[in-house]
Formats: sequence, structure tokens, C-alpha cells
Amino acid sequence: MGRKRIPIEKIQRSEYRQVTFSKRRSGLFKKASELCILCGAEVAIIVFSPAGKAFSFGHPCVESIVDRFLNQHDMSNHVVSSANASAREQQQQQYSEVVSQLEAEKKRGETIEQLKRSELGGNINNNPQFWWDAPTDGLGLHQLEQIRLTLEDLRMKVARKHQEMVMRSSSPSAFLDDQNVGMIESFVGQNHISTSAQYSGGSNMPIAPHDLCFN
Amino acid sequence: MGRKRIPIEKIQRSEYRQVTFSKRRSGLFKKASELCILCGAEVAIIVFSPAGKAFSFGHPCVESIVDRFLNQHDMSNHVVSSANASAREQQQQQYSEVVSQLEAEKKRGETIEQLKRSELGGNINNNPQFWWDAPTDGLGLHQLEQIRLTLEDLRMKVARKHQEMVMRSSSPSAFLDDQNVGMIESFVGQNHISTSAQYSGGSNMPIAPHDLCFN
DNA sequence: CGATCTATATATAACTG
DNA sequence: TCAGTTATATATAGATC
Repeated sequence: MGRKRIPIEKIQRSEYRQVTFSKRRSGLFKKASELCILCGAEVAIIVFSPAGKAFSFGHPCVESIVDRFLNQHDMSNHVVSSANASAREQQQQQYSEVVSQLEAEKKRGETIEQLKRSELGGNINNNPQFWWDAPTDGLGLHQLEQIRLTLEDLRMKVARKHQEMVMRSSSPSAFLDDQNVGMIESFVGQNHISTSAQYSGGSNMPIAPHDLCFN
Repeated sequence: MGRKRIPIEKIQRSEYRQVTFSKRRSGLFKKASELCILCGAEVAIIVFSPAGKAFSFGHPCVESIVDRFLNQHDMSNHVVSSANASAREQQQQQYSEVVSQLEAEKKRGETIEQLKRSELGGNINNNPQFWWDAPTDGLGLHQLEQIRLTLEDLRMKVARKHQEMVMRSSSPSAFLDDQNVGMIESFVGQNHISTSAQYSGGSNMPIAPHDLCFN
């Protein structure tokens, strides 16, 4: 917000960094106070400058809010590990939030054309995951039929390509071209990104195209 | 900041207040995260909604900052543990990584939008939404073989489920159980965001009833 | 530095589907 | 209710003093 956009990454020049720190810290506190007043919320903020100096904002006061928070997240004040666990939980929440943002941001760049291409795929906003990983136990006949049709289309597509492949393989130099290699790589890269979101949850891991398997 | 200026005083209508609370809370957290990244600061924020629900933001994590703060102000409340330190650190690393990705993605999105504005709005990034939409021209035989195997497995899986479906439909009461109802809803792709992220990829594909097979 | 001054980038109030 | 859009109010980057 200013004359020019600055990238959100560490400001290298310490003089600018210090100025920005002061300005933004006061901006943050102002926002916090507005949130308190407008919504009747209670907010505590603690900031440590890179130099280690502490600043804080609290409404009604930092300590009461911190106490309340710690009591909620650490029912027994003596079990430290649970405090750590809850800290992790918090982190996880943040992480998930950011992941969602990331996904949303990625979607934003995609064309509506692509949206429409996936007939029903309205689910653009959700985590990319492969539909065949979803349990099929509860599906109705209609849905199964749909899946079937899709698979058949897909099969034909692949078969056709397979055919082309076999033909072409007699002239080896045409086997892979640069463009497609790049495409494949970037696709695998996509999985890599969404993957980091999913692994943390543990159970469902998207599969890279060449690792496909069902068990 | 909006269509109209609102006075900084408690919002009376609870519906508006709730909306404002959500928006401003996320805005506050975003500002905080920018402050951390730009300036290398450490920030913890704790927010209690009027209803008493707790939200928090922390970089690197709420607990460590709160501890550090309390130590400076009240030596008796010293709580230290490194029990889960490494786990937290790991998470933090993930988090930071994703944050960077998010920022990068935002930049990318903006670039894309600019491109769109100036030129052909076509398929800017070549990444197909689903892997089967990716051009297969460049794939090697081995990869095609893998895909084929995958599809075959998938076909069998679907066929098996289809069978189950047909059998089960004769005893209607067993056709759906509570768990599956929810699953189907999200699978069909109503804009319901499923709680368990597991079905989020559900897209509905077109269908046809013959046998899928590969030869 | 720190306060002040713009031009811009962001956040968000109100609106919309 | 809930996400997305738009018009506007704020925050703030860079400049100047």
C-alpha cells in the first residue's frame, strides 16, 4: 500500500525494514483496536522486533486474554506437552488456512474455460484430489454410470495415443519433444504442491500420473 | 474502507457484526503475517469473539511468544518445554514454505491477469485440470502402459462397486446409511464443502453403460 | 530519525447470486 | 448463509523536510 508495491519477503535494507516495522506495527494495533470496538472482541497482540524488543496491545489487557487463552488450550497448567500439542494444533490451523488461500489463489489464475470443460467439476474450490480416490460405496447407479462413461472416453483416448506411440516409436527422435516434457514436469510439480497440504492430514495422498495404483 | 465509512463504535446489528468480525479478523492476521515476513518480527495474536470463541495467530507460534512475553513481565509463570519442539519447527517450516508459495502464486495470478487483459484470454498456463486432459503425445510407452494399468484397475473397481450397488438396491433400506448420504451429497458436487476434505474432489463425470476393457 | 505529504495498493462495507 | 464483486475508505511506500 503505497507508491509502489513491495513483495512480501524480508526487507533487506535494515533502515527501510525498521521504518516499515514501525508503521505497520502501529497499523496493526490500530486495526486490532477497531476490531475490538466494532465487534466487542477481545484482542491481545504481542510483537517482538527483530532486535528483540517487545511491543504489545491488549483490550481489555494482554494478561487477561493470554490467561484465558492458555487455560482453554492447556486445561492442566502442569502438563506442558499438551500446551505444545495445542500450539501445534494452532499452527496446523494456520497452515491449513494458508493452504486454502494458496489453493484459492491458484484457482484464480485458471480460466473459466477449464472450469466448464470439467462437466460437473464445480468443485474447483476444494482441494485438488483425485476423484477416483473417493469411496464409491455410497454412490448411486447414476453416478457409477457416469464414471463408467468417462472411463471409456478416457480409455479410447489412451488407446489412440498408445497406437500413435507404437507407430512413432519407429522414429525414435520424435518420441518426446521438449514441450511435452515440460508439461509433464509441471504437472508433476502441481501434485507436489497440493501434496504438501494433504500429507499433513495423513490419509489421502494424491498420486502422480506415473505412480498410479490402487490397493 | 468500503462503500461507506462506518463509525468506529460497536456495530449494533449482530449479523453485520459477525461478518465484519470475520473479515477484519482475517485481515488482521494477514497484516500480522506480512509484518513477520517483511521485518522478521515475531507476532502472536489472540482474539476472542464476543461469543467467546478463540482465534489465534502466531509466528513462529503463539506459545513461544507468549512465554517469552510473560517471562519478561512475570517470572513466576515461566513455562518451558522442548518436548515437541522439533515437530513444531517442522510444521513451521512447512507453513513458511506454503506462505511463500502463496505469495508467489499471487504474483503469478496478477501476471496472468495482466496477460489476459492485454491478449488472448486462452489457456494461459498449460496445466490441465485433470491429468487425463494433458496431451499424451509425448508420453513414452512405459508411461502409457502405466496409465493403461491404472485405468484397468479403476475399471474393475468401478465394476465391482456397480455390482454391489445392483445387489444392494434390492434391499432398499440398506441402500444408504447416514454416513453415505453425506458423502453422496458432496460427491454430487452441491456446493456443500465437506467437513472431511476427503470427498472434496468429487466431480461427476459423464457416463455410459458398456463394458470397459483394454485390449 | 520522525513527522508530514502524496500516490497507490489494500482492505473492506455494501451488494449480489 | 456464504463466496464473490464493486466502490470506496484506509494503510502505507517513497519522498521531502
